[in-house]
Amino acid sequence: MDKTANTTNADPSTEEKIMDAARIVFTSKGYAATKVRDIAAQANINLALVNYYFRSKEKLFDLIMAETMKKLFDKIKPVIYNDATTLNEKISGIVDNYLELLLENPELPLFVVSEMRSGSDMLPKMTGNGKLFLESHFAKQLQQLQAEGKIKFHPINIMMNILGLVVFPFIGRPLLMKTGILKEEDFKKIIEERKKLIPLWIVSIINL
Amino acid sequence: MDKTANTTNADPSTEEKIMDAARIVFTSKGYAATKVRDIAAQANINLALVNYYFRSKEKLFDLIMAETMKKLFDKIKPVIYNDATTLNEKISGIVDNYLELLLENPELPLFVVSEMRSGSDMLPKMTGNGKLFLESHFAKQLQQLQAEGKIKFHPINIMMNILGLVVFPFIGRPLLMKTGILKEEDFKKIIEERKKLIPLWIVSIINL
DNA sequence: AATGCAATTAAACAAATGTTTAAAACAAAA
DNA sequence: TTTTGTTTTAAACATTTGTTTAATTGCATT
Repeated sequence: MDKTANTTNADPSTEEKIMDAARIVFTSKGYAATKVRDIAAQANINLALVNYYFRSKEKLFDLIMAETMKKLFDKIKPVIYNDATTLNEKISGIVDNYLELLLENPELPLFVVSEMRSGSDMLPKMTGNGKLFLESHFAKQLQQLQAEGKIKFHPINIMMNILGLVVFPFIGRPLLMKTGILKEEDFKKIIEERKKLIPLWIVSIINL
Repeated sequence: MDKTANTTNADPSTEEKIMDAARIVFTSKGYAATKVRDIAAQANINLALVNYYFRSKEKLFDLIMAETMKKLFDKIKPVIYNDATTLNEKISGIVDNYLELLLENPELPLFVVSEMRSGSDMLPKMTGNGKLFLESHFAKQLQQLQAEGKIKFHPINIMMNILGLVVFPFIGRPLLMKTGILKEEDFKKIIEERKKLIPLWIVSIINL
């Protein structure tokens, strides 16, 4: 078992082909709706190779999920842990970073949140990430905001609002699309618009 | 086939038992992860009865989905079509009505949005609902807001923000829960708090 | 009580789906 | 070239899962 070195190569190894395919299929359809044969087809490889390289559908899924969560947390970690920036700067940073990431991977929010539903126990990794957030400089700044009486509500609301405003368009996109409320061409434009607006809105909410 | 009369009865008919069970299982796990046997078990009836009464898993699912969409649209239709209320009154109405509904059915948003993903073609019914929204008095008021230059961005943003702020806590709940960022006991309290706050926030965003 | 129709059941069936096997193809080393 | 170990393949396998069947039960009407 050599797991041939993962240099950025012209043609990817079979293992990589499978990972790439799994990433696409799992994130777009979810675990239950994904068939191992879908992954094999997407990767253009023989069905048996999936189990040969990854043992089981579930093990492969766990890899993709872990990778995804890491991608999401790594993206804001530097922002929320930076104790040299103001709260407003952090908010802009979070919004910018996430909208950028989500424009490239629009399926991520729905994927994570759907799979979280049926108690797919990655609790250990998850609570770790939770602690990571709660101990951040950003979390402290939010608490201080409340301690100083500058906001009259639970600081978790700020976090909910940032996430809601950033993430909802991507979660609701299929719905807004199919109802005809939002047109394909407009989507990217609207998101770019929101990149500047959301930080303004959040600040305005804080200073209400 | 008698479909015995649906009076609000002491013990529900088998058909109702199946519908109730299907509603619970489908909305909590999604179509792909739901097994017909799960529904039978939840309803405490024989497996074959599901097909006896509803022909197929898919037909049963379509009923639940249609019912759910109707529930969601019926809830705001009277609000957004009322041409005797101000925009602010409508915003409060939408927020109040939805948060109330979602407190009773927290799984609805994630359910609808997940199933919308893999192009589960209920396009006809959907585009109907879309038109229903676009022709509403509420939509007109939003457009007017832009026409008068009172907002400098696409009015769809207002709709996205309302939905995002209202719906996201329910979509993100599993995530916020498992990370330990949000505690079970706090959830309802926070939502109640948001019932007053969100309308204020939206107005403040409009008047920015 | 007897008849007929609807409701229910246990079992079987067929298709789908995750996993394994055994042989073939391939590549590197001797 | 032969040998050895790895990768790939087609096929089979076992389980899950949606659906159907055929028999039984229950109930209302005669």
